[in-house]
Amino acid sequence: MNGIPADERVRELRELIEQHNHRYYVLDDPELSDAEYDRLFDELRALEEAHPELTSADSPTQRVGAAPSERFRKLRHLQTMGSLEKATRSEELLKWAEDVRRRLDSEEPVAFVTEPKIDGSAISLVYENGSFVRGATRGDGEEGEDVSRNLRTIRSIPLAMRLAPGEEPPALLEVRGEIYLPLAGFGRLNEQLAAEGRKPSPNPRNAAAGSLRQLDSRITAARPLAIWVYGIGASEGLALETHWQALAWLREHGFRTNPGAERHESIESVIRACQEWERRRAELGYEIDGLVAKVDSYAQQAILGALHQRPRWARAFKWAPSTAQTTLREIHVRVGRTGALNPWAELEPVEVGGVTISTATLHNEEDINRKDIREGDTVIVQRAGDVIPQVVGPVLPYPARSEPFRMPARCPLCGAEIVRPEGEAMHRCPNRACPSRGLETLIHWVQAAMDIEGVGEKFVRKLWAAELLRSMPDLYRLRAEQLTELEGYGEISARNAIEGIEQSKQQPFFRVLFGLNIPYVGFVTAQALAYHFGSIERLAAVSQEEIQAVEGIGPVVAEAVAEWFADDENTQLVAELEGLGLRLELGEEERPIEGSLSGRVYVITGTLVRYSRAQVQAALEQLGAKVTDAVSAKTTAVIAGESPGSKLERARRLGVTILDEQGFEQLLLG
DNA sequence: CGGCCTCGAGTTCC
DNA sequence: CTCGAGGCCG
Repeated sequence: MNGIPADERVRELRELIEQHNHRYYVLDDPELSDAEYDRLFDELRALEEAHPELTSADSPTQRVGAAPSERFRKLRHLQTMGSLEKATRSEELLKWAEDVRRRLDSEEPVAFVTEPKIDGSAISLVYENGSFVRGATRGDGEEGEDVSRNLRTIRSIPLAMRLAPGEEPPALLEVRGEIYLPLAGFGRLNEQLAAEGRKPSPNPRNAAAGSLRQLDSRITAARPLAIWVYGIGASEGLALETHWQALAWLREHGFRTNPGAERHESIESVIRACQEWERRRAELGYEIDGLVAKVDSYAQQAILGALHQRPRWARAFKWAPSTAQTTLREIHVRVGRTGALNPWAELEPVEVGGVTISTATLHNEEDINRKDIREGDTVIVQRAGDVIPQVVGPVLPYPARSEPFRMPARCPLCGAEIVRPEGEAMHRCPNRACPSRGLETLIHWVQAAMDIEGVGEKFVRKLWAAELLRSMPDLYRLRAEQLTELEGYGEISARNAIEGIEQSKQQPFFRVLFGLNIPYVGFVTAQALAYHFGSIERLAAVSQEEIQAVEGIGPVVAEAVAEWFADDENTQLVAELEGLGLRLELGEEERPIEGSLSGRVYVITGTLVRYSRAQVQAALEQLGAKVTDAVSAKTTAVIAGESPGSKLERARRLGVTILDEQGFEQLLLG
């Protein structure tokens, strides 16, 4: 090939490929396209095949794995891999810091470094003169299993250290790190296992550990394992003074260190970090179960020493687990206001992330069976996005199991035959007169749409059961005496409810429209329709084409609206509401406001100190601005208060302006 | 047609 | 909050 000697070209290719691996797997900033990379890789493999004498253990071609070996050798660590003392409360960290201070017995400052505590599999890598020679699992801390062949397949582990021109590598270096499986890779792995009819893996940590201990390293190579390197064990020819320096050194020499590492001047700052990271953990794309805090200075670490293999200079701060196991008692089905059937799990109550969970949604039949969840299973429950509980899947191995879940063929409330429209994930009860729909529509009306004070879901359910309530007009014909006859209703609460209902007649037109439960017409679309047509009379009279002319409304929504008004039952409902005095015309105050912030779009996240969320929204809308939920490239700015959510992170990534409370106030002043 | 961006809908707990 | 799907733009 172009006259270059094979050995030289092989060296060149290996360097190029490892350069790319580093940029792709360590820096996450690739330069080469996949096709270019593949070309280089194929060329190298061809050359090595043609010249077997050039093959070497640190060639990137060795990363694809090799045929099964008998078993793993035991390997003694050069320096013991200790375990960490745990802490779960901030007081324990304060006590630890006091202990550190007392033992050091000096006035010199103590700095700390915190790093995310990765939920994976701990390993030790040995480099001699800059080359990876072997690596082992943690084992009992003294001796682990030699999984070198498998480690070579992990692209973010450098086979050779990156050295500056003329730099001498340390003669010996033991690097400590955590092998883990990113959540995306975990999901793919389980899909693949399920497709092959094999048992899914219960969590990413087990999957990572299992993948690492495959006797056939080709299997390991096919799993998207990655590494975060967090420290140095034994070394020769290396002079570092602090852990923070060590992390920088590792990063410069091609190792993948976690970008979440932080240096702190005080224990209070460490405690703040522990709280902050608990909120950020959901955004990471891999599992962490806490933070590791270390005394930064090696000199101080040496004075502190260890107790029973546990260094006195480090602590593992662990959060309350955000997943837990419990028994799934029964799968129930609820019918929503649109007729959609929603399966939900009745669980043996269990504490997850500080709250007790007893129910969780199961979405739809497909989802349940993809996860292979069945009644009676022990399941893993997780609070996703910090709030809503999810059933992740069954715990293995299975006991004797019940049958896979089937959606009922008939509606549990009205007995109508259940349908599943083509291409949709949801099953539906097609009966428009199904009691569930009437009930759920009423709940939607009093809660979401009209926001009636003193009247909520419980009220509606009770009156429904007493047969005092079947439709929205019924609500406006209720008398206080009817309520006080019911158990649990005093004069005052009855009067409050009646008054709230009466007052809700003044709610603006678009809220009434929203409350009618027209398919695809939610809060925003109801406003658009109200502004555009001005009255229900006009809206009911216009053609589908005219509805479709409204911005943001396409053929699907327009058809649904036109169809709704073509139904006599619905127009009768509208007429009744009108007769009862509800507002079915656009009021002056409903018109969109033109102001200094017209055309601008804001997103609010976290809590401001001096204003509620509603106040912020109202103030912005007064000036003509729009307030939405999701951050996108079109967002003018994000207003971030304390403990902001994932929206802030997204705003940073998209380069959207971020305003704090002061910035928001300035905005109002113009 | 693909890729955003929005909206609708369902949901949990205290 | 998240998922799914409609609407719109390039």
